[in-house]
Amino acid sequence: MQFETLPGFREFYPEACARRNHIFSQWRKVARAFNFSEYDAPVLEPLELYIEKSGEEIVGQLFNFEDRGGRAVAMRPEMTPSLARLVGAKANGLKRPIKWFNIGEHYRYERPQKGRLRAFYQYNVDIFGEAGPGADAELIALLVQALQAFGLAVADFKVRLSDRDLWLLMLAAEGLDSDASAAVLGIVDKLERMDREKAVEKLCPIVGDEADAFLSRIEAVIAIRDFDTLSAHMRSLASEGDIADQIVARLQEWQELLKRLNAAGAGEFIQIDLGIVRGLAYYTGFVFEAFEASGAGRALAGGGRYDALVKKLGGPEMPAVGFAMGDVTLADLLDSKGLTANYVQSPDFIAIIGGAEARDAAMADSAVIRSMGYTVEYPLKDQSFGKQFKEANNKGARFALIYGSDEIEKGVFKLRDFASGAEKEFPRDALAEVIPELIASGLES
RNA sequence: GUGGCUAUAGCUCAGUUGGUUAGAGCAUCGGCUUGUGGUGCCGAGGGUCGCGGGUUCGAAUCCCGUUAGCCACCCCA
Repeated sequence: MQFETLPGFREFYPEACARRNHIFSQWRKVARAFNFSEYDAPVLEPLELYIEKSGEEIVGQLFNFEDRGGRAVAMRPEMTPSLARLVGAKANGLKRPIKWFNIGEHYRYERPQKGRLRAFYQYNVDIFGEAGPGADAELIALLVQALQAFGLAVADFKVRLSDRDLWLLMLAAEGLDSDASAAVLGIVDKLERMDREKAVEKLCPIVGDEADAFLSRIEAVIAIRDFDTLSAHMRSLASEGDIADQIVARLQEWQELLKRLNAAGAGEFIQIDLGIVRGLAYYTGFVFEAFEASGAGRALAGGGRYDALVKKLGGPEMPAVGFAMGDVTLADLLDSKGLTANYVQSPDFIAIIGGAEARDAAMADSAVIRSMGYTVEYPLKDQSFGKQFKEANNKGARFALIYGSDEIEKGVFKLRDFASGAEKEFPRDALAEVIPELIASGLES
């Protein structure tokens, strides 16, 4: 019986695994650089947790089943609900702002395609307990740095920045109530992939005959790429009254956000783009998505404010902002940019063994070197010198430790530096002193 | 869930109008006397031609179905 991997699931042979771990280590390094703490949560959760957050429709996209205790459970499709529960449960005892991150596998029952599998890793980074734009700025700066850590630069990616608050104010100024506004945002989210005629058709029941002109105004807003234009546009919508005041206040938060992003060195990656609103309705303020610079492909990462979610899932009132980045799209991008390093792992030393007595010496010395934290390997069966050297080269070893009958007799080992070709004998007694020097500076020819 | 393309060795691919025992390169393993390097030379293993059915004297090749992969749509937390 031959078994195959389930559709959308991956196996990680050593090279792929090394590459995956490289991605993880960069993610972890950047999160730690911003002093975020790593947490983890169960892979299997009550189905209800996801229904509560996303609605009944979500079930069709989950790996869910009934466990032996009759509980309806699901493999986690995302981290946010679990995280909201963790934070909610301890909210009163946690020092704020709460800055946490996680790297974990997630599962979605969807048709696999480019940049999307059924099991994938996500980097989740969140800040809780800080309502001001400082938290948004910190998070976006972290996102930018996380992508830069892989060698991606301004020419490679951008972060499209938008704001649901500003949209709601704009739509309120148009005279729409909150339901109508939500419906319009749902359409804005799909505008990029929708025919103009179809969009007008969809807007008709909401804004009436005026739909075409209304859409034109929306398109004008989406085309805005700089803050001054955005600011002027927003101010022109309402000159006085409640909405005007809110617009002014919100624009100040925008200024603060942009100022901080510039100060953090992330400014050049930011592209104002109100076309981003992010589908599901729980986002409440600034929202953003990272894309390949040309805008092609799926989003590399996405996030934003979700000030109401912790409470919705049973916790206290808790402002929150976070983003998630997937490993699949990221790895695809790194491949296409030629930034996928060769992650083959090579040993520092390979022992070349000339006989039974030599093997004992080589193994004893290897034990010492290994305890110092360096990598040593030797052939597990006796082989000719020629073959052993060839092998050492294939494996990319930096040094050969040569143990032949001559060396054993003299109580030495011969060291060969493959880069320089230089060879030198060292007394075996001096092994522990010699090794760190060799690692540091090699052997001169 | 819908549609398009694809499927031959571990990988990349040949394989004639349907015709004998399905090939190559790379990779793997072994050898080229147990003292020196990614080359070189010799050799070996490895295939139910995705799977199932059909047409035919005969199918990797033609037809139908199915599964998987890729791509697009739907969706994208």
